[in-house]
Amino acid sequence: MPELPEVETTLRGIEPYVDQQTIARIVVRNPQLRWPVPVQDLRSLHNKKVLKVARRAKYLLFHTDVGVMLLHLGMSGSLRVLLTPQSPGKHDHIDIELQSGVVIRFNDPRRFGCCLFSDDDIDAHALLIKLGPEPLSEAFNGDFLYEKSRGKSQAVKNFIMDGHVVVGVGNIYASESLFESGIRPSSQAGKISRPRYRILANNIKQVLAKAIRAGGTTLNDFTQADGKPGYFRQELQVYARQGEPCTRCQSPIKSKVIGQRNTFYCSRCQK
DNA sequence: ACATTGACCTGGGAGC
DNA sequence: TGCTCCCAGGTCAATG
Repeated sequence: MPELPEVETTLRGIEPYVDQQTIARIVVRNPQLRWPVPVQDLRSLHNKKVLKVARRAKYLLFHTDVGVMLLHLGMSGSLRVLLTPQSPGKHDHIDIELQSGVVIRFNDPRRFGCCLFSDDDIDAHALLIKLGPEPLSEAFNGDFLYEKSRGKSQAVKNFIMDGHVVVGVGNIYASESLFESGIRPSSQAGKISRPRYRILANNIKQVLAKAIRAGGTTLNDFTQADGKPGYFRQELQVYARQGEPCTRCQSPIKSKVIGQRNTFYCSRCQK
């Protein structure tokens, strides 16, 4: 579920309650996420101050002076800020209890998310070291995409969804960015021109930035940290709109499976 | 090196 | 009502 805008929205929602706050304890009710939760390691965070909470790709990073807790929301995860005690529900796997009394609660029905700990250089972590640039950074631009794509035969949609190319672009925003750019998702990445990649890079930035401003996209169960949905769904131009008229040319939006993921596009506007 | 496929897991909706 | 099947925001590991 969560792509970059949803994770960024989550970060902004929890930051005021977490930054510079001391962790009282971390309660793990179900350690069986994508990888086993290192319960013992997390104990070392008890009574430690969160020096900074940040985002890298779709990972949330809780920095302390003894190590970093990494949290990934997977497909169905979310964090909630609880200002008053609430009894945990079925998929409330982890609570980060702060000394202030606030609880950050991790819920993840499908358990594709993960919670890990690192006391090494976090930038060198195996899950982070090979990742591509942040899409909203200056390092990510059309020239970068152009150079990186030479010789690649895969569909451009798969190319921009590859975290080793650029992070944060998931299934929703890949379709949306390609629509805004007039590029057919199935086009071979290696055959797209430099000018078109410049357009695409700019549109990825704009779509993501706009989605962050809207608090992300709620399709089913994504919620911001305060429990509210994201409001970008009403801004979607093609995602999940198959059969509906294109907002630009009125021809019906098509859907097609590319790389095992459903993909949405306008066959008239996107060549 | 590159590209595709399978795997992980639960819940909700469609169809019978 | 209840069963079966299909689908869903991610991404790593295994396979050609």
